[in-house]
Amino acid sequence: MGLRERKKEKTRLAILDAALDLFLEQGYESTTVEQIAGAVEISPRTFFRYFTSKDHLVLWFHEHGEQLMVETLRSRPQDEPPFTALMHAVRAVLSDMEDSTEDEHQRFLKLRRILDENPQLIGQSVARGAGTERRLAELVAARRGVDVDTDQLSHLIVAFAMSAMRVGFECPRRDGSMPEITGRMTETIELAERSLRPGWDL
Amino acid sequence: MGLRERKKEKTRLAILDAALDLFLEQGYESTTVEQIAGAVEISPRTFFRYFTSKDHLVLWFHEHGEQLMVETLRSRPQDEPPFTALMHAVRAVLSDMEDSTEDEHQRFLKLRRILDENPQLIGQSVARGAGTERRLAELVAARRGVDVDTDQLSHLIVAFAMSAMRVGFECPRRDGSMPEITGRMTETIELAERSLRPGWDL
DNA sequence: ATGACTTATGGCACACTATGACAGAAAGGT
DNA sequence: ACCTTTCTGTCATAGTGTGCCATAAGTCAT
Repeated sequence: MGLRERKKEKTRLAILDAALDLFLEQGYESTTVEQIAGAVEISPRTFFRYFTSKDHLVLWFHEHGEQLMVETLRSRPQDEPPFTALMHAVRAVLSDMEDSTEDEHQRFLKLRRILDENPQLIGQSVARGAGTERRLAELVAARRGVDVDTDQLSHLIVAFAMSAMRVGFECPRRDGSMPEITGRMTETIELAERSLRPGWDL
Repeated sequence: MGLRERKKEKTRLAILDAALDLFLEQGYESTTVEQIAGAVEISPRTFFRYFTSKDHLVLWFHEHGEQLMVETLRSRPQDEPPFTALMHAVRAVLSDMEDSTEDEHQRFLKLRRILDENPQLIGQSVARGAGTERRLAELVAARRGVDVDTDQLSHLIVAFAMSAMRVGFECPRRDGSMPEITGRMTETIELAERSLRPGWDL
């Protein structure tokens, strides 16, 4: 990796960390892009070259997770029931979180506190992820051999899976360390699986 | 109702209709508040007194529906299982739609086409409705006699119910008349009810 | 009707997010 | 050193959204 790319990544993380801290200090809404840019000594214009919007700062995580879910779903055996496959995809996101560095964990914990204080941001992630959900529904419909445009169950399967993931993510109990949180998210996933009638997603 | 209030309601609907038509003609993003205000001959400043934001134009419907859900959930017998009560609340929203005027139906159909072309707006409604979902979760937790801050199932029940409603709302098959659509939404609700294990929400 | 009171409106200034265009700085390869 | 590619800052601009104040319109007395 060249100096250029290393510097870029460093700047990206500097922006992210400065922003997360400012959001925690003075709130998401009352923090301006100008302040964030000032804190890392770049111009506001440059900020928008690293993050397409202010939202993007807190949504990069969901974006990454959703992408990972699509990839995992694609790689699961085609004869696996769709909801089961989706739950594996959710678990893949969890594993990815557990395997990341300590710095990433800290960012994640900060992020959770910010999302906790700004619930509308969680919805924003749904807004951003509309395309991803559509793609997941297409993959599920393909597995079930139905047309994604007319089959409601395919959409419902994806919607339930994403609900489980979101509830797990918000998971009550805002404080706590990383293993506590992932453990709790696993519980939520299992709870969702237990709640559904066996074979409902065939 | 005085002249003042009647005039206000008339202006409100004029703005709404002009906006929906402009959105359909030239897209949501490329329509500006200035254009909408111009079409109904009011100042942009006045527009923001009728609708708090541009989003609000397409989200007023969800807002109304969610408020109705909260009210309905409150009025259902306390010993009814929470998910059943929530499904009654969803049906209440459907009935409310069916009972509204022909003009309202037309607005709803236009709105659906706009949301269909701008999926991110559906997510926006989730963002806006974050507070409502929280309130619903509190009501469900109260029914179940648990603490909303620590009980995951209460959140999952609400999330599943809202998922069912959203899937029904987007319901594949974008064309179609009002009774076709509400019929299809009813199907979705029943599908969701069948998918869950009896007694899962106790 | 006239006047007093309340509320709606328009115009103005302003803050913030976001994007396009262009020039100059930094990094890479030769 | 040279040239190319990429990144950065500055400037200009569009669009959303809000506070403030003067004015216009609706409301309600007498």
